[in-house]
Amino acid sequence: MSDPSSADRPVVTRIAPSPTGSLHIGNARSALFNWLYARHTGGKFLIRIEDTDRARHSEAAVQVIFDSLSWLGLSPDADPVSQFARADLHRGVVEELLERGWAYRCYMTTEEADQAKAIARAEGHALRSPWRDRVAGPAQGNQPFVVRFKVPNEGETVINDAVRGVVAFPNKDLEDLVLLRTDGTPTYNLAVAADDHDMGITYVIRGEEHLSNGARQILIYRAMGWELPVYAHLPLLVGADGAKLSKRHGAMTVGEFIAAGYLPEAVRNYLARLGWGHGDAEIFSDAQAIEWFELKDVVRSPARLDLVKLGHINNHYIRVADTPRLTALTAQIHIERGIRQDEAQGAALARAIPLVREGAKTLLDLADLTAFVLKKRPFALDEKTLKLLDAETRGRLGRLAERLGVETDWTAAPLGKVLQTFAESEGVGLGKFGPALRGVLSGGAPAPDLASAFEALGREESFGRIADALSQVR
RNA sequence: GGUCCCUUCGUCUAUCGGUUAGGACACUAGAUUUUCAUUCUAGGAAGAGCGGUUCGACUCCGCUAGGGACUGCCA
Repeated sequence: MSDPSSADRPVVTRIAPSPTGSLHIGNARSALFNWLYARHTGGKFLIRIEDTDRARHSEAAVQVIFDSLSWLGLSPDADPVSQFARADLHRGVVEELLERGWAYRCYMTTEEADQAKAIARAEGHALRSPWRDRVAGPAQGNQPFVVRFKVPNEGETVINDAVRGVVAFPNKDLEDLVLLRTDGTPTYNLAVAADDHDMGITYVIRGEEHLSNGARQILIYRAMGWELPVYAHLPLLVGADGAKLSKRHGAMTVGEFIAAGYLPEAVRNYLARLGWGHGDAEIFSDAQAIEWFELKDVVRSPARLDLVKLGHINNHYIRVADTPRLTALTAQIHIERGIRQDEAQGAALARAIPLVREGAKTLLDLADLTAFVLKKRPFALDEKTLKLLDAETRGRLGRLAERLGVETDWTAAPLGKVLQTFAESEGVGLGKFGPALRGVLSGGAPAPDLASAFEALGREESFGRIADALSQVR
């Protein structure tokens, strides 16, 4: 019960994703919590790639993980390590376990093991290989074997979890786990325990699906006489329907969140609120999150991903983001959509963004809302606008253009006033010619209020579009 | 099947034995309005069930129900 604990050592946390092709959003949340806790305590945050499964390994997948973490702004305090590269260390630990009598060679075939499992299950306990108390004889020769951990039959293994409190697992229900495969490669639980210890990890903060692995890993720690880290198992992230996150829930990887047009700071803020909270705080800075983040405030129940709320938070960060940054990001999306911009259009885009950002929940929205400034003159008017451009309205637009011609301050506020006074002088409401003017300026694409549309387009382009329309319809 | 975890508005959460159970997103209604949007105002919306403990339970305990994870020579 009185295991040495690393709670009083300097904090070292880690994120240990396996390179399966992308960084899952659940892993991203785990990474964020580890990062927040390390920053909060002035400790270190490390990255370890769990690539012991060579069959599934790919360099590209590893790179995706680095890119994703980098995009999220979760930079590690040391170079990432590869678990595969540390196989010698793992094997050394197994040697020692073997010597200490905590592990044994098991010569059961897969079929035999399956049978033994079924029997053990029927008897009400987990697998115990007959080889745990047998020594290989001549009959075994160079028969293949795995090395298994000798789990005690009695007692229980207790995790004192920083989030869940005391959780006890009966040892009889923990199987004699494989440490080394027949090909001599280390398995997950062994590698994790050995690496966490070797890397000096003091806080293991990860998803709840690893809670029972915690018991298995503690068994190894104890057998080796190592100081235990503090465990903190985070509530699972589930889809909108409460089921485990999967493809059908939509954007599930960091890459997909990027493509969907979310800002990293918004994703950080949103993810922080999934399974953790600080009073009523909803929108907060990284500095605040770091200052506030305590493991005791981590929630215990699973959290559902709510993209609608993420959209709201993203909208907030779009509102406060620097215009040049948003402009560059939005320009890139337009380019991806096949719309290149010349210098004048780039300037128009930069002018448009502050005027439309309030309605944008994602960068994709921002691209949609600014598409009108990128239209190349002359463009064909949509039918609705054509219909609105009757003789009376055309005359009015002509007079409006004249009126605007003397306006020197080409920004939304004064332009709005001109529009108002012009409507009054014409003795009509803005509703009389507003929709037509909107169509003329936007070409049917979404656009902000007319004064803002004028400002975004710029003086020359605005007059050009009106002139185009008036010459197009006669 | 076994082990373990979880259960407050639709969702994320606050509450840490005494509150009209708070906030945010979403939703509804109204106002504003040159589209969409924005903005403003108002509103509805929750302690899974049953037993305890207690002067008093969302809060502590137990049981039931429901959901989930694990139970690999995957991680």
